[in-house]
Amino acid sequence: MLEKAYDPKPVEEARLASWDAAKLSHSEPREGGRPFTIVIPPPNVTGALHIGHALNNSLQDAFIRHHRMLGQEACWVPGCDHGGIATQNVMEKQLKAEKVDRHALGREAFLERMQVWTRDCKKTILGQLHRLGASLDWQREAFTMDEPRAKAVFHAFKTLWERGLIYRGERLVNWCVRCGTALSDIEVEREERKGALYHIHYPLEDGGEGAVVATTRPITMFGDTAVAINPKDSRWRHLVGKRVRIPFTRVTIPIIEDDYVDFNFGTGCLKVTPAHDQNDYELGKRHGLPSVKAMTPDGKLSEAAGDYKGLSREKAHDQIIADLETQGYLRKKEDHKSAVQTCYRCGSFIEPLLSFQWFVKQIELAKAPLKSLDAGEFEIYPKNWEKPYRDWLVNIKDWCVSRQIWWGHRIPVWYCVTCTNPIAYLKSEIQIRTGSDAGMQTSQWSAKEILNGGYSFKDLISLDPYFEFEAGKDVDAESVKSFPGIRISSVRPASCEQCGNDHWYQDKDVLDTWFSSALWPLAVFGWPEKTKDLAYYYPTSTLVTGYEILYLWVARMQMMGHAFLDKPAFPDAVIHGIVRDKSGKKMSKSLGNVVDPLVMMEKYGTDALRFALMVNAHPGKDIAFDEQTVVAARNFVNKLWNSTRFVLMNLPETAPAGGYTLDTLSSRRLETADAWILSRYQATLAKARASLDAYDPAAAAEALYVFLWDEFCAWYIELAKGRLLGAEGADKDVARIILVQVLTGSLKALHPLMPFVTEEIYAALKPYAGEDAEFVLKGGYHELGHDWSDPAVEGEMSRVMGAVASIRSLRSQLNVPPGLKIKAVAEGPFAEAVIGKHRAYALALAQLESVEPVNGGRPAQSATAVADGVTFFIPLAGVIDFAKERERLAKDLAKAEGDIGKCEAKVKNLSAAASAPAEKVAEAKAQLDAALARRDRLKETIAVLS
RNA sequence: GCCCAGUUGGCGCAGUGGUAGCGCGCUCCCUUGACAUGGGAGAGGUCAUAGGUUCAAAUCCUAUACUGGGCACCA
Repeated sequence: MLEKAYDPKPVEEARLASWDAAKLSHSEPREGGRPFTIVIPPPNVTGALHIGHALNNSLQDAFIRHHRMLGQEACWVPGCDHGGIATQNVMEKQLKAEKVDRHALGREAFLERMQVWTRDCKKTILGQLHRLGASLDWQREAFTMDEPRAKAVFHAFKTLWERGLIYRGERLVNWCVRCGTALSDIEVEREERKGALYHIHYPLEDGGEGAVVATTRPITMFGDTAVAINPKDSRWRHLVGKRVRIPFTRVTIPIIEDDYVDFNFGTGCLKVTPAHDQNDYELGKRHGLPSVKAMTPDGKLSEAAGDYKGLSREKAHDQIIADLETQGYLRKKEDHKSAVQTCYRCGSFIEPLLSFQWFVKQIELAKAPLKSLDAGEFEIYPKNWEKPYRDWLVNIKDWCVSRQIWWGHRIPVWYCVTCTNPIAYLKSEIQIRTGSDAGMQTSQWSAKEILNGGYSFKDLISLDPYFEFEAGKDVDAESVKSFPGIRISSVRPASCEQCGNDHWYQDKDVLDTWFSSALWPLAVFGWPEKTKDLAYYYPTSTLVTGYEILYLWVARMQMMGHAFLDKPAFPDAVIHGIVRDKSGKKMSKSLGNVVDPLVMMEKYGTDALRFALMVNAHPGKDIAFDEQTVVAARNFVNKLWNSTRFVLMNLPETAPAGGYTLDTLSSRRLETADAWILSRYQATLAKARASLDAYDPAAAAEALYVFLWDEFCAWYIELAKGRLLGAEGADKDVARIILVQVLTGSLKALHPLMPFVTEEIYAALKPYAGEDAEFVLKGGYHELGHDWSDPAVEGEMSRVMGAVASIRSLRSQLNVPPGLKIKAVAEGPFAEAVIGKHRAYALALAQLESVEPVNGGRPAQSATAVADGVTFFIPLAGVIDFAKERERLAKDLAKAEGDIGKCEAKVKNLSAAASAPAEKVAEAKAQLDAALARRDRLKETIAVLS
């Protein structure tokens, strides 16, 4: 016999063990039919899983199990992502705590530590997924930086390079000063900040009144190479052609004209800093302005800033403002709000920084995904994400894929140091501003001079990582033909064909972590090898992820999928929301509102957590997570458990041969409740199935919850009790068959959402259900094989239920003790239906001693319950307070009047409309008649009482 | 600035043209032999606002307000 309360822990352990032993979640290519395939969004190896992962993976598991139940070969590939910057940051924090300097440790040792960390972290994450019940194909575990995936990354890089889609060039990129690396445009977050707009005077070179520029960032002034005005702006026309001096320096810069300048903003004078602002960069290019870096990659002011050199951004800002003020350069300061950019990994302010980076050309790659979207070969659920997705692809910019960190796939580019003439790679002239306020000067050094000055190419590389290979033009497959000495190779190339030496130097940068993630759906199946798995499982079926990585990941997978296999990586993407705290705030460690899924699983069981998430996982919507929901789900699990206990208690110790099956039922005599629950059951299964097909687990969860709790437990079980307590016989067996089959079938439908308890219960029920599947997943959903849908019986039953509810309500309001059986009499058009055919139901559920038809008028001193088509009188001589009873009935009457009003309006509307369907009119009239009848009953009753 | 979602009882959410629902919370009653992680009965909402379409609007359309998000930004 089952325990009184469900205890999840031992059940979960045992079930996991048996699933593992049976390799239940393993998939192999098989003949016939397309498989259902999902690749997991690989969690970063940055630590443990959070509640968002629990949601993401519960969803995927639900879909995977659903398709297994449907008999499809289903494959869900597990794995982790090395997580680039995010993971390196975790390690850097650890090192900081140990007071170890990363650079002192060195790249090799650092990477070794990362490997150890990764191994442990993967174990933790996969262990947690396992505990969640995720039916991942454990034999297919992949990692974005393991051997096969490295091959895929190299192959992808090489192929794109050969197609001319990869290049290296000097561009203004988003630079995270803290992480010390470039970021792609979509790795940058924006937030509105209150700040100030400073009006700064740039005097003419002769000291006269010059231009007043408006800027939010005075610290970039040392990188200014012009001041621009709008050609139509008469206020500043007189300055055109003249030169102004940057405050604190002797550097003079020209006044130029450009339509881009908005004369309504600030002073109408724009300081132009090509090295630190995207628009200025464009403007600088148009006017052939030089780019001067006012800041170094570590976020300090550069040589160009004279005495401010070496100050941090914040300190320099304060200092410069103070100095501008005391020296009279600051003309005005006004409040101004502007958007600042922050790093999505560490939150530091992003600097636009001019540097050499690797890029993937995107316009070509975006064409195929756009086409497949338009053709409906790729759909996003919910659909409203398709527009942003399309817009992003249409307006796509080249993807900066180089990162100046250590953790990642090293860029597979090698430079022959000796053979290649470094001069060819260097800009013919390198401009460096040196000196101080006293004597700022610009030096032009030719590359030849640098090398002649004793620096070797190799030295230059090691001197300054941002100084290397300053080629005069972009490097790509085409241009490199004139730069012999560059090789695309995953390993150190053999000696150079040209010079015979093997002085190779590998590019120091690593690839954006999303580069390897983009290849995930291909790489997990062995691409670029033409494997059997790839042929069978690719393209995958569905991708399930959050909207925050729609561009970062989903779009890129589609681009890569098309680029290499000419197909979308998946035809469906399910975009879910994020899990917030119960008041709707984003969870964050600093707010202290994070929910640990393991704690929830520990407290309430895994099924409860999963169900709580699923029942709220409305497509695309964020979830406000409240622990109370998990409690409710736990209670539901317990309800299932106990309903099973009840059913088992009422079954013989050993199941009859073949079990209690529905086969013979259609020819047997069914009670109303039997036919009703079968009809409801069929509808519920259909709803659950359709909902999961449509990626709407919340609808499936809701349907099953309501059916099992409110209809099956609260009504059907109660109504079946009479027969179950009675003598053995056909009637009893009918009840048993229905109890067993409906419960078993509902549990199967529920299995994708709560795998553990359903598996456990299934094991106990299956001999009675006449089944022998080893696991729920092996047996598939309950196929009814007969149409049990019966709207008439559902109507009949709802009338009985309404009648019962009216008596219960009356009892409660008259404070009749719940256990006290009372007598009732009834009248009305449906009295016979309720107290004749369904007398037993009324007696059992309304705790009546007897219910008889009215003989010779209403009983005196009785309370009245008016339901649709039947009125009950409950004689309560001496007990009733007539005043109270009248009050109670008056309330019912008011409600009835209200209903009549609404019904009358509806009937009137419908009758007036030529277009109204006849059945609707009839339905409305019936509703009105019922309401009218109820009102009349109530009025009569009140009259009698008065 | 543009675009997209959302605005329904105390809280969290369903509900896409025909008399407003669920979970939690709240009130009252009940330890009746599946389950107090339970049962029964209640209170509580003119569905953000203003127009419009329709016989009929929470539901469709248009504006407005607020909230959240995406994109793009004038320094």
